[in-house]
Amino acid sequence: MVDTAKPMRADARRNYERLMDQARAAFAERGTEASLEDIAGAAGVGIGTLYRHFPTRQDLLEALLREQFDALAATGRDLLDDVSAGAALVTWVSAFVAMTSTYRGLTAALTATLRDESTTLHAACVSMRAVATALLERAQQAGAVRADVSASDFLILISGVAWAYEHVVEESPRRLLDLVFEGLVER
Amino acid sequence: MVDTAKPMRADARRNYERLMDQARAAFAERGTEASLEDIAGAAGVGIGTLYRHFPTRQDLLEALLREQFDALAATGRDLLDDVSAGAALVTWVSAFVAMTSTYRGLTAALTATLRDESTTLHAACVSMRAVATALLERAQQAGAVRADVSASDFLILISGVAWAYEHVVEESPRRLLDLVFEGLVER
DNA sequence: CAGCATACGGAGGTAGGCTCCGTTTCGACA
DNA sequence: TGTCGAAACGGAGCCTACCTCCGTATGCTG
Repeated sequence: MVDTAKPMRADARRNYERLMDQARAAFAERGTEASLEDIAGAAGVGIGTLYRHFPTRQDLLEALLREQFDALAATGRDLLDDVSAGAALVTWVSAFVAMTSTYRGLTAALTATLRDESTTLHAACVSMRAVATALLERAQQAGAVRADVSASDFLILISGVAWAYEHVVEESPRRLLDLVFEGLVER
Repeated sequence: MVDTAKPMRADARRNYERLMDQARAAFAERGTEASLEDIAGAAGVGIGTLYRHFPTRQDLLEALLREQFDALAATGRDLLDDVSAGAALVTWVSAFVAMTSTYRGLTAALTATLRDESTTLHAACVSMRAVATALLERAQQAGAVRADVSASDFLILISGVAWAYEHVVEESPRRLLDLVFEGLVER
């Protein structure tokens, strides 16, 4: 993470931004497993420079997605005030699924970090889990979601949906999310 | 695939079986990305021998899982005669999720082959898709599943659930599947 | 402008994937 | 039972990507 307390040297700042730009493009095109050596090369820096700025692939992903993570958490907090607790939950899940489809492989990368507290992505995941849990409980209290659904099961389900959505042709996740919330059985 | 029309040489047969045994163990322990060189080494053969028997990782996976794929397709065909079309679908989906959790990473590997007709796993996936579609349509005709659910959406959803289930602690997928079929919203 | 701390970068080592071709083995036939 | 040819073997070699380390370069402060 950029230490805002101490300004970066100009060359370090320039290389950092170049790496971010090229990483964004590479992950968009080839997914989260894009070659770090290719990214460094495209940015015109050495692999050692990439590793100094981003010690792991996940650090790079977290740096790219911090704004989106923060936005998602803020969206979630705002939605806690929504009068319709059920609609609020659906809105947040839609935003979550949209976010995880930013790059192919992102859902798996996020899921992998849930068990590893040392990663920078872990903190982001924990934060999102907290927001999701609060929204779920609120929807349950409002009677919009079944009371017997645990936060764990809920997060597993939407992770699965998010993963599946990465693999479909570009289209709205609306139908998929409708299936998730309304279920498959005829009412 | 083993050419049953022409019997294998004894040494080829022996090495084939050894590779299958070691691959099964390696994939069970480390998932579908286990090192092929490790598998060949554990089998006591050269890497070239592994590649001659199984030109790709997916060929090896398909060889290991053919029996389970065939069993799943047979189960699906049998279930087409089940009086309860809804229960039949649930039973088949349970079996599918159990099968895809044979090895970590299997759901992603299967999903990846859907777009590549040249792979041996593709044929297996197409076959399963056909069975699943038949079971779904039957359940829809019986009024057990919503008529507006396409086979595509259905398969995407259960793939997502299968992927998510790979990442949870060993337990029955029953609660997760209940959520999928009954939905999250309170009835 | 000098000096020191910071940043750089790529060689080198590792691991795993994959091919190719010299060597070995199996099995059919005489 | 021995020979011979086709089938099978196997590992060196090349490639890619990861990652570290240390000699070199640069920025910025005094």
